[in-house]
Amino acid sequence: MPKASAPRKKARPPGRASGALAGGAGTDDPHNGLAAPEAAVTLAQTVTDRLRGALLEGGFVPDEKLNEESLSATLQVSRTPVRSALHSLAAEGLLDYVPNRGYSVRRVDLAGLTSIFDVRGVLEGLAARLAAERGMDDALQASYRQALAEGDRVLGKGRLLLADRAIFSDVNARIHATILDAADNRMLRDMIRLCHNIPASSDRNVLWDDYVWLRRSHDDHHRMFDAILLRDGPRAEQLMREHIHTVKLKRGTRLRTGPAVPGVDRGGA
Amino acid sequence: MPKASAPRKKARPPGRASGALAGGAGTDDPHNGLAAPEAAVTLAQTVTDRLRGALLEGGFVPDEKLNEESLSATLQVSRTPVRSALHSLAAEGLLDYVPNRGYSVRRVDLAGLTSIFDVRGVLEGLAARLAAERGMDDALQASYRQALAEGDRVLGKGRLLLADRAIFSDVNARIHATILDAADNRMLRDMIRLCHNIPASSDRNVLWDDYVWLRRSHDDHHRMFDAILLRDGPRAEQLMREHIHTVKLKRGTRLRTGPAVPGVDRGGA
DNA sequence: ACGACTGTGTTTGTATCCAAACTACGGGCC
DNA sequence: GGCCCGTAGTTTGGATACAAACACAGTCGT
Repeated sequence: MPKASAPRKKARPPGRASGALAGGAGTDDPHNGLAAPEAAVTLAQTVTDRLRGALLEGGFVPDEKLNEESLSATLQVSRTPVRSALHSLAAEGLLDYVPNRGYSVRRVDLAGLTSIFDVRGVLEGLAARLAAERGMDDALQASYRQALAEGDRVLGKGRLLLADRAIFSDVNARIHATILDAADNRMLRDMIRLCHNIPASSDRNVLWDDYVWLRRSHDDHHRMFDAILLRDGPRAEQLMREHIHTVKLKRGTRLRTGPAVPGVDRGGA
Repeated sequence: MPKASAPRKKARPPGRASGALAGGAGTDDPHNGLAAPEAAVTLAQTVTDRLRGALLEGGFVPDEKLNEESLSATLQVSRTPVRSALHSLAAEGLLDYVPNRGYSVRRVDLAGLTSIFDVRGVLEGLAARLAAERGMDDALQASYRQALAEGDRVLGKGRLLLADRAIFSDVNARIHATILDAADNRMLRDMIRLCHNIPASSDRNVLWDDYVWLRRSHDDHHRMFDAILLRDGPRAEQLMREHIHTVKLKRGTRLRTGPAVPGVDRGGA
């Protein structure tokens, strides 16, 4: 039943889509809450965000092939924005693409995950070094200090309460984002963002079960702050590398214990 | 004049397109010549490659806005593959995109270029370290050795002949590609590829004018080989970092002396 | 029985059409 | 004279139509 034509900004039909995509995007704002709340202006962007969310939540099986038509039916849009979204997600590395055969969910095995952490290590290490070399202005310092204090407060209770997970997760993300801001390097920012978009990987799924390790991790944050203020680039870099390295190791040991409470945690290392 | 419909694989009309896009893609094969010669199976890929080539050759002015319709007219295709190509190139970082305003050529100033070299430094450093940790199999060792020998031969003449530039360029590219292969890390490979796709940046435009520096650079290649064979990861990483660092510095000093003979040289650091 | 071929159905790629957003420009108003 | 607003033209975003590539099954041949 071909409808005559279609308006561009149709109000989203109330009938929620089925299956994996139901859980909406929510805020995907990278870090500071300053950005305008206007989400995506384009349907293609909206679809991209929703699909990415679904992929990151594990709503698709690895190696599953994504059918453009069924996706467009599910999302109530035409194939055009779906196609654009698939294209974007393939560029981000979440999907694989074979020319006349379409897109499929990229499988990430343990080796691949380790590879990603290796890359993340050097990239975030560079961010820390650049931050130290460039220095942080007052606003960034204040942001960092506040995050540190909040982390101290939450961890000071002797154990991490379940209700505090979201807070600590945010603290974590804010610290790393602040360092990245201080580094002031666009390509670095883009690449780290790519690393964070790998499903089972990083900056989501904090490892909550090891309180001692969390303390150590937050202590790393303190030391990095010191190093940056003292303009000690190499030390900042080394601290960050080691910081990420331990995440890599711990993640290797517990391959698949199940991500705790998906959709709540955010900001992992 | 709306033509009734259009076939998918139209033979490219002999009338060559105008302006910047005329100079065709040629081989854009990243490294080893082993990949099948079949170029792009899809029109969108073809357009992407041609546009990328044009951008890398400097066929467009920075900040220039790209009009989809005129591009499709120039390339004799519809807007659809052009849009796909622009999308891809924006994802690669060569273009900027603003939602309802289209694509424009990303400007890369000196600061941006320096940023890219910083990223390249840590990424290729990681590649060298991983190569050392994993070791190289016989085939990779042979490839590396051959490239080293060829570089020695070309540089042994006491100066770099103009006719040897292409050879040395290829030697350079092969060495870096071999290390990257040995590192065996997909995300790392993708990211380094992104770095290499920045116009004025890297792996093209070797700095030919300083013979002494070229010798030193090739000597770095030798030492990296040693370090990798000896499984000395940190040394390999440090050598590569310094290796790239000097490129960054030299490129900073000669902001814009004009790239020597565009289209000939390839493989820069 | 096994393999190559062919015909059919499905899925992707490209072209085209229409609607919305942006841009530019000119007239009215303060 | 300058600013605001409405209107026409241009450009982008999305939907649809159609053609080619793929996938599969059934048939025929050796």
